[in-house]
Amino acid sequence: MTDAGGPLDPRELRAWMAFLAAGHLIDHEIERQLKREADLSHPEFEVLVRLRMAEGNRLRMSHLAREAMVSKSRLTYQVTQLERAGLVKRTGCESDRRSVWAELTPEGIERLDRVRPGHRQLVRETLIEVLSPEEIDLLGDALTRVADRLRAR
Amino acid sequence: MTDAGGPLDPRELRAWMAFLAAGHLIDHEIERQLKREADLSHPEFEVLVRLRMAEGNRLRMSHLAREAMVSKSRLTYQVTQLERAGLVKRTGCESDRRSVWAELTPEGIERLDRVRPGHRQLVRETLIEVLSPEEIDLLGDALTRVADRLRAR
DNA sequence: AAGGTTCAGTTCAAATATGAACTAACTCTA
DNA sequence: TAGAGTTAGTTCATATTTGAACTGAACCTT
Repeated sequence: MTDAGGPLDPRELRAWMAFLAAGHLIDHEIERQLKREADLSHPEFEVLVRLRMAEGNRLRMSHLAREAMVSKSRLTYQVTQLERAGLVKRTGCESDRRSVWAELTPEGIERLDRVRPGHRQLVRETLIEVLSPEEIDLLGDALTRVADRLRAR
Repeated sequence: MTDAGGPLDPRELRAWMAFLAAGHLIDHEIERQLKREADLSHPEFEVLVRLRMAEGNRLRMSHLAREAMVSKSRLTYQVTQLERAGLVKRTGCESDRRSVWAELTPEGIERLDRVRPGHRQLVRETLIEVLSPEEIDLLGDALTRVADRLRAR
């Protein structure tokens, strides 16, 4: 049994540091690309993507917050900004009057579709093309497990 | 040749989404643990760790910023906060009077040593223990390559 | 149907982050 | 050694994030 609070062994440490570093660095590149090509922040982009994936290009705020992994108040802010920019609109929900739909506008769809090729290209360059197909599969398996565990906590 | 701006194939997408999600979720847990046990934010903790790894528990601001992957102005802010909390102190550098040393105080060392076991434990629980040793090695290799590429850009 | 609880979303003030502009110090070259 | 260019770090104004408190609506339970 390893010492639970003791140092990680070198290989564990290497994996952990690489995970942290790769996360920061990729995020930084993405932030730049989105800003440059569509004047969007990464969180804003995530919101648009989740909405695009949803039925009718809309989701309730609370669902959207879970999907995009942001806090309620942060989402309120983001959606307000996106609404101001004309990319999203809010609609009251008739069946549950506490809820609010956030829905992509046509301009929102257009903006997203415009920036996505560049985004995908960047994800390819920074992550996908640096890995072998086997590594991609294994990384997908491993990190899906990690994420699922955390969501179930 | 795959369409550079087209959708990722399902396995690539899975890897990418898992990478994003795992990053967010782990970061969130870490943020909570550090806050709870030592009243530190993750960026603050990173700063302390980098200093602890350095010769004499000190680094120049610009070096520290690179190590911790934060902007200059962000680091200025973080170090000011840490200084206010008595965990770090600034010292002018005689050999280059533009430079500033950020150095861990004894209390900084103490605070870091106090929170690190819990931090390591959390890294183990959320990442290490969820992976097989082979996965850890492969993840380390793969993401080190990813990070190195980005640093070399 | 009253009372208690939970849930969806917003608001507010305080903390933190961003990026451009700035100061001061170093380096190099002619 | 003057002047141009570079580097280290800070400052400032603005933008974003955080978390706790709040409002209103739905859901129990009796």
